[in-house]
Amino acid sequence: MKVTTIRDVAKYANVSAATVSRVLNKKGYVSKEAEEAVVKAIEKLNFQPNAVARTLYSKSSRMIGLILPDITNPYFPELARAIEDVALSNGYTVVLCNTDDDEKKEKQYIEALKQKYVDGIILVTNQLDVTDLAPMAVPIIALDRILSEDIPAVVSENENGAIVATEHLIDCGCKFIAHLRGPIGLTSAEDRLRGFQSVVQQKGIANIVVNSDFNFEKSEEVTMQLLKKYPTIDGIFTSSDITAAGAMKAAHTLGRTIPDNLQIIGFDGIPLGKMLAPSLTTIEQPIYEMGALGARLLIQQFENKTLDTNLYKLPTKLVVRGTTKMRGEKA
Amino acid sequence: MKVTTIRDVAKYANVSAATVSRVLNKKGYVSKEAEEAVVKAIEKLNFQPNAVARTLYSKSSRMIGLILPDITNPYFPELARAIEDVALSNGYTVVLCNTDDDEKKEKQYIEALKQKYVDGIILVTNQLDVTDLAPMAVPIIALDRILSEDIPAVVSENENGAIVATEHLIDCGCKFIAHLRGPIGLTSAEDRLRGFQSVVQQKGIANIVVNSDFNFEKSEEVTMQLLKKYPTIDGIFTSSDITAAGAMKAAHTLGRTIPDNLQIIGFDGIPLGKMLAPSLTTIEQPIYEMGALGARLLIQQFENKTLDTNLYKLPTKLVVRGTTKMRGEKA
DNA sequence: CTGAAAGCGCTTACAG
DNA sequence: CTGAAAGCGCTTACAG
Repeated sequence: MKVTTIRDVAKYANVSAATVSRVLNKKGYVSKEAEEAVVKAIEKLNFQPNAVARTLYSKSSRMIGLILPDITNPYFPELARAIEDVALSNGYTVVLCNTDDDEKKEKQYIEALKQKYVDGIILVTNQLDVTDLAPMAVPIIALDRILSEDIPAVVSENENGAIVATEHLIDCGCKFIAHLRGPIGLTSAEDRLRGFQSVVQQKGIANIVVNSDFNFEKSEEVTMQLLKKYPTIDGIFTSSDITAAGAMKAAHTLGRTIPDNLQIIGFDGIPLGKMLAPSLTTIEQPIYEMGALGARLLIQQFENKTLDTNLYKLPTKLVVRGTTKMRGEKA
Repeated sequence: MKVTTIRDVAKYANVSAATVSRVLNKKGYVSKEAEEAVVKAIEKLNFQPNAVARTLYSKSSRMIGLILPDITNPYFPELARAIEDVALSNGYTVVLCNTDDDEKKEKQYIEALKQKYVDGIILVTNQLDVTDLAPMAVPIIALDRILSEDIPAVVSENENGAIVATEHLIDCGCKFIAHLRGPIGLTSAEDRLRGFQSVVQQKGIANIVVNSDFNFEKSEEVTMQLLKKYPTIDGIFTSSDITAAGAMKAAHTLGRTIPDNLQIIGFDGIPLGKMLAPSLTTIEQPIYEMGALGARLLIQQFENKTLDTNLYKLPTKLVVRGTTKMRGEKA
């Protein structure tokens, strides 16, 4: 289990460790001969520089911390994947941290990551006190949810997406629309609610708002109650695709046919939507792009490039599929 | 950005760095007075020991590498979550690595992880040459897919689960059963196929096997062809729940009602199954337990405990829901 | 019980 | 162009 070190290479190549280090980092002057000898020695001894030693000196671990509520929530895997792809192609590695939106876990992880000299953190949370982040010294990017004006954030056009969704239901003939809103206090959920309300109010459409917490079971139950109590509801805009799946399940149980008798539009654009029958009309967020952009912005900060702005709002897109009546750009 | 070090603490407490280190690690003798002084100093200076320096000396980073094909595949998030939970509660942190089953990426990651002194690796792959792993020095656990006899693996009872699935379809009255098999060469897919074949052959049931690669779109297409060509197929056993969703979609498009006209059973037990309408009858793997066990076994190896065996096979469970006709233990 | 010293494996001013 | 030295922040034999 003896690992070869830079000194072994130096000895083999008849130079000093400093010289080996210089060729390793392509930094500083090294003569052709020395370089060749070192390269040969590295190959011969199958030398791999020790990343930890480098980190100790450089204070950069080339690791990114990814802190999110729960990777099991189908919105996050794609985000994580995007981040990891960008990280990999830039020589970074990502540490996965699930918090269940528990502030204690969030803080614990941030401490642990700092101790490990992560170069930066990508954070999906809403309840973290910004004061804890300020003295962090390590760059942070907020994803999906805005934390504060000081922290760069990548989100999607939640309010506008909600407007488009609501107008789509109206265009499809809905007269009484329910909105299953997401968790209270979550900026993205609030924005979607605001978008919904602005349209129904402006157009004078009968409507009702209930909470479903982005949760399948809860959404199924809530929809059940809702449709029993207000049988004339003919359109539902849910704040997530998971929620939409719950609503569809309830409608199915109650024998309401979709989209003839009840139309539904979701929000997110996760793969689930395509797998439902009928497939789900939804407002698609550019999830992968959001993750990739977040990672790129973080890496830009490592390189001390200043960002253009602290708020990146990516456009959403209406994807019409089978749960609403109108034909759209996608099947 | 001046971080306080062990020497700052030592100076403040009027002791040596060695003494501080001893109280930090609760190791070696320290007088009551010294200990108190150090504890006070640590608090006062808000000292956090530098994990990287510790790692350099101890050669243990308290990190676990998790190498898997694609976190975007809904089977993996739950596995990853379980691993992270166990890691967290044992003071470990997990590095996420997506490989797309690309051998080059796998090797690249393994090298990178070694350089970072990860304590161990949890690996979901089938194509990796074991010879590359042998000289690793770091403990490995294979998950979901068996790699070799030398590497401890945690899998589920794939063959038995497939037997139960097939028998269930027969019990429900199916006379002509199709099996949408998973990728060729994947041990778990092969085992499921074997289980299917043993039952249909033994019971003399008409059957057909086609490949669907655990892929939704491919499954939908394949099922479409299949049902058109063999309209008398009345049962489908798919090798994954995603595949089942594809089959259901095709059936829906063709106007075949489930379960009256066509029965379907999946494999995996991912949350998707509950969201489909009708909800999917499936063979549930204990995904979370598999991940948790894998992580626990890995940590056991760090502590130099030898494992009881190199193959942990966890039981699967038939969960009867709405895509087959028989009433089961779950709704 | 405690401190000085050496070392984990690398990097980078500093002299030459 | 190159090497000796100091240092990144910790830990642990070794003396005392």
